[in-house]
Amino acid sequence: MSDVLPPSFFRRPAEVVALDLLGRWLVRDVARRRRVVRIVETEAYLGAADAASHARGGLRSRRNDSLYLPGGHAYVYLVYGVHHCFNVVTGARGMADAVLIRAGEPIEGEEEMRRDRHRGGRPEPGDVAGGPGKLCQALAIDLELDGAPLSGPELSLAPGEPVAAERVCRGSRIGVGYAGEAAEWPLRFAERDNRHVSRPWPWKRGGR
DNA sequence: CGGAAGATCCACT
DNA sequence: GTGGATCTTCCGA
Repeated sequence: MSDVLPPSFFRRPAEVVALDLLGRWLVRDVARRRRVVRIVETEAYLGAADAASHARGGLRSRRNDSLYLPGGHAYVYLVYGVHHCFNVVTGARGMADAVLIRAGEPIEGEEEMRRDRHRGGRPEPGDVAGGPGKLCQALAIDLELDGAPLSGPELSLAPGEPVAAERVCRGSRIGVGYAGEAAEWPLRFAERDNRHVSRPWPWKRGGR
């Protein structure tokens, strides 16, 4: 019994991994202190065929090079020159499929996570890791972890408890309006009614 | 070589 | 609801 997800977990289609990552634990070690969040929101990106992906049309550069690693590695990049985003690479080497981790809920080390998020006022209860940039701040994830294996001492994924299918919401991805038809692909997954999810669920209208 | 846009977050109106 | 921060990359001239 291992407490780290095996490579085989990641070498599946991004869409499958994105769903299966909900409820799993993202474990980060900073200065020998453990920080853990439970993943509650993800998005799949489908490599060359996906106009929203950094690998669209087979694009490759220094920045996105680690996207082409085999499943089970980290792809970290800087957005808007300001914030980091953390992705789990999936599939086989060279496919450039990945899952963006958009939000998590604190499980362990919440105090340290809040401290690292301090810039700009005190976070609300649901605001420790409720967004891709926030999550990276909370877990002290930056470009140094770009390309790192997800089974290492610094960063790893633990089995946690997968979220049952009926508790998962699915919809289109956030912030990819430039991607044409791909912008509407239903590749965003989140745990229903979880307060840490980064944005109110569109389908929630009418429901409650 | 210059301009534009981006998988975001926060302060301000 | 709107705009600024700030850096990498892409594309057209």
